[in-house]
Amino acid sequence: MSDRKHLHLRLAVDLAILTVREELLQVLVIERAHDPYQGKLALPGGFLRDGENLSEAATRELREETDLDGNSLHLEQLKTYGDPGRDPRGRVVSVAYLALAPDLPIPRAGSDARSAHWAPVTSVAGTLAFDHDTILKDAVERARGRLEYTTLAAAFCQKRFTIGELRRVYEVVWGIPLDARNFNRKVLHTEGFIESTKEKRSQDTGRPAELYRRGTAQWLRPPMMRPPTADEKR
Amino acid sequence: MSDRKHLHLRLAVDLAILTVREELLQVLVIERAHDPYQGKLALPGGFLRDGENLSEAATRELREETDLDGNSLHLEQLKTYGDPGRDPRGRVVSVAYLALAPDLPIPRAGSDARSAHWAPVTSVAGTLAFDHDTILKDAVERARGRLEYTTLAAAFCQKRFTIGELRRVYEVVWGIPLDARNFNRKVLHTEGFIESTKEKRSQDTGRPAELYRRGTAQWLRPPMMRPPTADEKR
DNA sequence: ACAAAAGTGTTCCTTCTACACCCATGA
DNA sequence: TCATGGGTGTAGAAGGAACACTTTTGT
Repeated sequence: MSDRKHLHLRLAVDLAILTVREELLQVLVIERAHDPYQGKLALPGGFLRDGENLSEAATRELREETDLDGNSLHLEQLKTYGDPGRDPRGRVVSVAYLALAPDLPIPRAGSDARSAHWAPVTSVAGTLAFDHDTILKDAVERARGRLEYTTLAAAFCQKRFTIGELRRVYEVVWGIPLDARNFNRKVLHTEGFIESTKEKRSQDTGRPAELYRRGTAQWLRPPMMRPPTADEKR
Repeated sequence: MSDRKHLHLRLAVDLAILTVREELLQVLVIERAHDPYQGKLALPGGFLRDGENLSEAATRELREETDLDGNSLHLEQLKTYGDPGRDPRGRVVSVAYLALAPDLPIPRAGSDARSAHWAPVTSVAGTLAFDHDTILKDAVERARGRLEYTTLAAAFCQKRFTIGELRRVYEVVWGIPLDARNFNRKVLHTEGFIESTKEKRSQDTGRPAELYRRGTAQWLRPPMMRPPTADEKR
């Protein structure tokens, strides 16, 4: 029944897994064990299997590359990349997914023995295999936008987190400092963004901070304002 | 070189072409000439061809179904749909594109003799072939969001348009009335949204309105505020 | 003259911005 | 006691929401 006159191809699912780690926006990369691009860094991914839908494939790849189940992080479809020639092995179209993860215990190497590790986005940008530089650029852009309009910044945090940690997420992802007082007010006055637990957490130094958990709100209305990117008037 | 152990499939590109027409949000649908779903309405689309990238395929389909070149409207990738079983002919993954078009001269029938026509979104929702109801729902949601944060409302208008026409785009896509005075102020004070031509346009009745063209700005900052969708507090 | 759509101003309120000090803890 | 990060209030500015009347044309 399959119509032979149309192009047949393979479908890959690639993951841009972002986290905030050591005050930097980092991405999970693997070192490619085989050609093409042997030894180069790339985003984790793999081919779609029979009977699997796209988000199942993304979740499976995620599990294979990290110790995480898809429940403990945010996973959304990013964009699909299908230029002919993007994969030297033949016609491969890739559906990219964006994951926002808390600062994980170091991911184990993937089951296929490729070594997976975190790398700062700025240090791998421009060096990835295939068209993964483009995917990563789009992923970072999407993540930046998500912080403006949604409550997804909390997806970068552990189950319990302080407002300072949440603010650091914004500062690291946007690459700009924010006013702590204004940020606190905004976050606390946005119904459903974060919920107070009664706990506090002490650190090496400084006053212990109150711990919060994610609220139920999905959207930030009005959005979290991001200062103009230096191409703004007035 | 093609690795046979991985799933091979066909890739479709489907188009959700939206316009504002007769005070309604309408979508271009075709009546399917062949099985599966013969006689049912569906979004226009087709299979990816050899050597073609995704946006080329989308532009080609657009040209085949309407008289438009891709230049005179906005075309963006929407989302990719790949559930197994979404197409009874076999494994087909579809990359959906969203187009925002001005009120076009009635589109010609597609070259493959399927009749293409505009239909109000509300009247076809829930009746389309394949998973096109889902695609259309996502397309409308994306379009609604685009109006909030970008200047793309003008993509629904002709080259020259009045502020009233632009406001009607918002009202029709969002399904709510807007205050004309506040809308005028917002639009005129947002640098680069619209540019004044010195022309005016008379209609059957009423005072002639000044004509504008699209400006160069891509983003609306701050965004155009959309009243809460009735699941808001306070 | 009248019907129809365009255009215009002000007040109030909310939210953003900028800014400086005290608090609670560990070393 | 000091170093460190947490937490708080206020005044000014900008933008959003609500609201009614005058202007310009065709008939």
